[in-house]
Amino acid sequence: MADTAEMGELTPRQRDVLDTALRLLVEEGDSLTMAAVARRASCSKETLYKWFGDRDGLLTATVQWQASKVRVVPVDQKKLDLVSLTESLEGYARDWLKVISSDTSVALNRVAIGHAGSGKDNLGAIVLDNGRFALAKRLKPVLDAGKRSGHLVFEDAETAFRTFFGLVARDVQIRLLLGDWPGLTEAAIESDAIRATQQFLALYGARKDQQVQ
Amino acid sequence: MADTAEMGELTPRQRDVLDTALRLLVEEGDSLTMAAVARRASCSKETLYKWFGDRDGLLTATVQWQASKVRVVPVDQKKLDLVSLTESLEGYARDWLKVISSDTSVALNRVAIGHAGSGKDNLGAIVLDNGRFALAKRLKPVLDAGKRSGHLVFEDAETAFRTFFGLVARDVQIRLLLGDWPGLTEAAIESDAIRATQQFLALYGARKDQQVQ
DNA sequence: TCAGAACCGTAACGTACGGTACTCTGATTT
DNA sequence: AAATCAGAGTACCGTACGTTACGGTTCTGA
Repeated sequence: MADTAEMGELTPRQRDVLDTALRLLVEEGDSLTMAAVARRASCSKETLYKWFGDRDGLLTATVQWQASKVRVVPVDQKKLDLVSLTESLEGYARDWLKVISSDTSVALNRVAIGHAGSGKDNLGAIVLDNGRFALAKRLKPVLDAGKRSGHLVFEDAETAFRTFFGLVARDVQIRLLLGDWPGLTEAAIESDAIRATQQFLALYGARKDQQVQ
Repeated sequence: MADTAEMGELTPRQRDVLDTALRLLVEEGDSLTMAAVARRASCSKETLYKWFGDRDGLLTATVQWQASKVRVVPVDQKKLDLVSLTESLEGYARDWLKVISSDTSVALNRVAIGHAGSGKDNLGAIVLDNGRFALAKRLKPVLDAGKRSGHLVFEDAETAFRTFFGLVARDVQIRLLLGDWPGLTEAAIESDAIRATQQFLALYGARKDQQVQ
């Protein structure tokens, strides 16, 4: 459809346009118009259509563009003691809370959810892949390492991950999506990350007598 | 605005119309048109506008109508031993999973989330009040009773509730909203409810030596 | 029986927006 | 210098849909 739909190659100018589209998406949600994007990005509508095919194409490109920015380097550690495992889990919890409480994430999830009903595009899949599933992918190695080193005890890493996910996110995301709350403070995120990690370790951590060293 | 906006009095005919609007909302999401509702409900558009003011009024009335149907009687129990507490928690978990995985809930949440961006109406607040907050209201007495009887240990009932919420829902709702999954099977709901309850008791249950009896 | 209200069906209006075509300008290439 | 091209700006088209208006029909109550 669009030039840039299949190949992820974007010119700097196109990236600029997508950035303003993203900003507009955060401000106005799914009700943004092609004209508004063109005006704000100082480009013509025709260019938008040439580059992105149609409205859905622009939306998809915008979501993918944001997704490509979020990608984080997974830091896998050499020595895994209980302290570093705890810190690692807290780090992931912190990051995740920061992501889901950001304006951008809320706006993108709203748009993707709105589109999920009428299966025209797959924004939902894109958001999911770069959110919840990306997190699982990054976290699983840590969980596995924790299991190998004897600090964690579980059968299925997927189940363990989903428990961690639930303990971290709780009702935060759905409340934000539904318009509750102004947002999470730094302090709240910090204490939530610690609490979630402690609870996770209470559920999946090796008991004292099983623990390595 | 609309006759029925402030007073919750609905004629049977109006209830019928809202039921078909609800069905249509599940099928088509937010893209339903007034004409489609009128056609399907065998009523005139003029009647829709007279009854509900405008499109938002109809949507709001529909969401409230569904909400009024969901209201469940809170079963507070006389004697609270660990078994009945466990059963009660499992029951709430089961109910909640059943609700959030239902077509109706998914559709309503999608619409409400879509509207949450442009603060025109307060669908989000309505959905939240009759979903997450209603659950909390029903569950808190159980938690408090558990605390009084010494089977549960926690400082803040709200925090305990949110943990329970997270353990039950995990990533289910967001995945469903984003179009992942066909849905939860009965069996999955059952085992999830049991798992969540066990995990919650592991975190907040009194340890053996503190336990009453 | 009859007046009036309620309501159905449908036509019509206004608008907003997706999408297209065309012109003009400035830069790059040949 | 001429030719080509990308893209800004703008005008325009078609359509979908919210909203309104109106004529005809059924219901209700005196």
